[in-house]
Amino acid sequence: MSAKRAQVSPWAPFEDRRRARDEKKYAVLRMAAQLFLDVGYHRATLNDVATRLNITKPALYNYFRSKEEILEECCRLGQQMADDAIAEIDQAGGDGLTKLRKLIRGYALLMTIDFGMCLVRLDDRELSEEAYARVRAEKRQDDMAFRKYIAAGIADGSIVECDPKIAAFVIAGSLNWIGHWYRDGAQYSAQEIADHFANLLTTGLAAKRSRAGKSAGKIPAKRATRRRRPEGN
Amino acid sequence: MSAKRAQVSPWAPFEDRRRARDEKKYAVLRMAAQLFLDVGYHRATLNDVATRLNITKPALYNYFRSKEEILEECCRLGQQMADDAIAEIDQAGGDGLTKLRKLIRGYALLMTIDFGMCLVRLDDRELSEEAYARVRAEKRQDDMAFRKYIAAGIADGSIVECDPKIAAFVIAGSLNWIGHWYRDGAQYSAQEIADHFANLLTTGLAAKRSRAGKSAGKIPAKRATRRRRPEGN
DNA sequence: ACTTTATATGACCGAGCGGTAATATACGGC
DNA sequence: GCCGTATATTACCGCTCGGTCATATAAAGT
Repeated sequence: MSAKRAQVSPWAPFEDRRRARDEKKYAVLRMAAQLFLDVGYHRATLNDVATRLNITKPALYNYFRSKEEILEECCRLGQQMADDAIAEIDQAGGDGLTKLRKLIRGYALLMTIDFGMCLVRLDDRELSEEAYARVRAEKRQDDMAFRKYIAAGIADGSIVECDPKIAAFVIAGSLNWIGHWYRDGAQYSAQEIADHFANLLTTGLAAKRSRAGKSAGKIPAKRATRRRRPEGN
Repeated sequence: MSAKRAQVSPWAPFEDRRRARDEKKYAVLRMAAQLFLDVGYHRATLNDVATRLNITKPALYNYFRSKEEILEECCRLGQQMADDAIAEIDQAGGDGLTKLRKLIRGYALLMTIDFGMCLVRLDDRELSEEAYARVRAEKRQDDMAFRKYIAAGIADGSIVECDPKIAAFVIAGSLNWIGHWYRDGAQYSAQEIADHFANLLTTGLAAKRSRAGKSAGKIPAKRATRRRRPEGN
């Protein structure tokens, strides 16, 4: 097997080494996140995490300084995905409702993966002062994105008059809760959930004068789709 | 001062004694719930709870057998209020939408008080096997109440066609999240929140028959997603 | 006055777990 | 072949915190 490794990257042992390290670090995070979610942060011991990775506890300290740092990294990874989604939506343009729908879909999908769930199911307050402040600030930015799109939608007429703050709480709340009940391989797929939520949460907010007008742009016209038979299920 | 106590209940020392005990027990629960929510279940020590009540830790064991039992009682009290609300709604009658609105308001209000917050912010899994099963069964009943009212509303025409299960997740989710952000004395009062949520969450579900025909989105559009992943990642 | 019962306390135990120290092993660079 | 570095292990420390024991005090019943 040493022959194989040499074959894979004989000219970049340095980079290879660093990449291997990053991969291991990531593997730790994946396993930790899974375990944190599975049994709770406190009940998930570093021994558990290490054992499931076929190593021992002290080995973890080659990659992280503390259990809390692992938690922070898990949150950071989830948060990064949320940030990316928001940045992409901002870049694409469109009216408020369109942006809001995209954000709902993206956020719903995030809530179906481990790192996303970490954001809503693990307790911030386990973090150090600084890490806590950082994570909370980022979460606040997510909330602000919802409010921003809603406010924009009200301004451009794609969303009915309402209090953006409350509306954002309603939407973000129902999305966050996905992280508490979603199970992989259960009745609904992540995509189905994202679609359903985007529909349910915006049909109450969308201005109903769309009929022939501008209507919602890009999103694969749900209004047009006539109930297709949901195969399986 | 001893004269005063004698004055309060000299003829019912027996009952008085028992009531005093219940009051103390309740005081412990209130303080514990507050502390659990404030700093988290694990960081809240029984010493903290006791000290804030001007007693010491072992004294708590006159009223509870364990920390976990205190947690369970907190959940039970919150759950009781939810059950009462549902029972009252069931008794009053009305169409599905009316019942749903009542439940939304009641549940929103529950999420603004400590015992209600305990239901959504404290981790079930700290409980013993039996207590866990009991609490989860009760929570499931709450969820079923949402589905039941939604299904009834669809049947009687007061709510648009949609998947009751998903709709219940949306509504219950956004309500549960109130317990995570509501702060006493902040911008919105509990009543205002309850009203706003009832409006926002039902205007998207209420049949818009007053307008021309049935407008609001037929929800599903379950676009059959390719590849539902049956196995874990 | 004496007993019983409820309630409270100080002192202590012991399990669990995050984190550390000393040490062994594999590997790339020279 | 030799050294430096990264990575891993075994053994162990120490603190926190839930829970218990023996005991004290006060009130109720007789």
